[in-house]
Amino acid sequence: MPELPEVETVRRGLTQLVAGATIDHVEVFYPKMVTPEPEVFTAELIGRKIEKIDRRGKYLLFRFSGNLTMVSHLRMEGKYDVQPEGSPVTKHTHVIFHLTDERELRYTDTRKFGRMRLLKTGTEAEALPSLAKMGPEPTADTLTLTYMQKIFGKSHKIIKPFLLDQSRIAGLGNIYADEVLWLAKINPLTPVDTVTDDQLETLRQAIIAEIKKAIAGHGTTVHSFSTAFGEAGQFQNDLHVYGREGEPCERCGTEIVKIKVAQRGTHYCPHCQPLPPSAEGMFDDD
DNA sequence: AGAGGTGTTGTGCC
DNA sequence: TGGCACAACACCTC
Repeated sequence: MPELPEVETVRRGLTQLVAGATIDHVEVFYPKMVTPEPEVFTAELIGRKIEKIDRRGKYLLFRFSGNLTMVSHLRMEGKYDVQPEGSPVTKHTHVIFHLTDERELRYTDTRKFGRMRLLKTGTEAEALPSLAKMGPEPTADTLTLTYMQKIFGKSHKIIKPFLLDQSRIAGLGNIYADEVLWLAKINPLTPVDTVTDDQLETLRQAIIAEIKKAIAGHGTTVHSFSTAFGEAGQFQNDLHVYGREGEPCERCGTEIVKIKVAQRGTHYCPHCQPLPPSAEGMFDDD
């Protein structure tokens, strides 16, 4: 579930808690979670200092001394937290980084989807295909209108899955994709090459503002997200359509509907977000 | 109480 | 190649 704002919230929390700390040793309880294999993974980390923690899209990049980076993706339900050494663990704790100061950095993930990968900083890590191909971060400086026009101009894809494609824009997931489409009054089934320049600039500003606001609110807690301090985010209180099917649209009062678009639950207002005339009749949604 | 929904990335297929 | 379906997995709801 963690999208960019949640991952950034985790990054900031972990920076406060463990930047500067040194690894004493590491335990891996679920071998598939780490690359290379646990014997090598754990041996590599002994004695390394966590120099800083970066983020790219939804990936966390732990920078260790000796030019080593751990690329970590939380996928659906991955969590990091920091506890005193020896405090009780749950059955979903899969990796424990024992620090030299009698604390433990723990990775917990009920669905075991998350992955962490140890790579050389600056060469291997940045060359990881998912990182190398990632689109610009959704900030005003990096997500320019010119770039948006370029990627939207020639694709016949529909906009919802387009926004979820990390190689086009980094960091949007299912929740924020629905939210920004509602903010920009664009139907999720709209072919991207039919989006007008005005709509595109509205959408761009919605993406930038929404991500910024969600980071300020420490992310959205649906299901199970929590910050590195174990606290819930606040942004779920600011959602306009996600999880609100059957409720009135805040702008016009029409019932929010939920449909499936490219296998994903998709929430929108049929009145505020009409299909453009050019796309009518192309879809038989049910 | 078993089936289906949940979301993200990587894969495998055509 | 690019676009799409699905696997990876566990938990919750109906």
